[in-house]
Amino acid sequence: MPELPEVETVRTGLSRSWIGKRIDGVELRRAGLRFPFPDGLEERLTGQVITAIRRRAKYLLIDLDNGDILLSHLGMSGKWTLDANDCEGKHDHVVIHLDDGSMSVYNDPRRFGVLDIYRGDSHKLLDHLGPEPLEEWTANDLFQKLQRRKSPIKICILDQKVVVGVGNIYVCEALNRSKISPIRISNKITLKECAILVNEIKIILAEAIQAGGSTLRDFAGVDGTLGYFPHQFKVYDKEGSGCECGGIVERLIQGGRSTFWCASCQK
DNA sequence: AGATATTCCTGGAGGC
DNA sequence: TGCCTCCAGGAATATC
Repeated sequence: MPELPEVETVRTGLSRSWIGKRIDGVELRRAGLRFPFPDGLEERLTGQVITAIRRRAKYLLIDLDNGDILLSHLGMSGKWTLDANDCEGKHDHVVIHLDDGSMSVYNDPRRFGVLDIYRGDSHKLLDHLGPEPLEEWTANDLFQKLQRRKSPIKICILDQKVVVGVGNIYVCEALNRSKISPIRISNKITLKECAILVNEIKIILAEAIQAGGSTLRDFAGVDGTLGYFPHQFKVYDKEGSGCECGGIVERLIQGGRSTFWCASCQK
């Protein structure tokens, strides 16, 4: 379940391995993932040199020297394996051969991932996205957006139009650190509370990226796989265990997905 | 426009 | 041991 920090860690790992390399060949093992692969994807990639790798929300944007951009989203279970020894795994869907003789393999059991190629500054999946939490995002921006919203704050933070990259795990953790209840109605959240929440989200994402960066070498060294890495969480998946405040972590369902929180300290 | 339900998919866990 | 059911989750999509 990669969230923004994991995707950022993958970006770093892919950058080290891919930038400056030429794609010598591409194998597509099926017609698509979440969406069909675009026509001629192999031909459009073959022969191109990778010049940069950027991230927007949870999308990886891989710049090619002819101006095309390869877009990769890991969905729920996508992983890139660099310097792969084998590409015959059950869910090995895409193989990229680089000019140093190495293979990079995309494996994705649940196939919620996306692989697309485009050119220019507009893509259907990117155009409606909200602010990057670690860049231009401010308490004021969040507060303004929440004024029109009557759904619970937890649901709004997961909405990619409000802010991108914050998934189910980090929204639970950030709300706990902020002492804000996940069931609070969004337009009742004060500007001061927005400031606390924005700050905690920035901190927790930055911490996770740092943790990812520090474990990347070991992580990528074991099997060359770039996906996500283990964390210590305070509330996520901790139903029934103790919160730091002395309360008990509870679980509830919001919008069809689990929320973990402490009713004693989150108000 | 915003809120809500549905959809995609497989592996893993729990029940019997 | 094996089968069944349920659940996890990002985000597009449809519907109200």
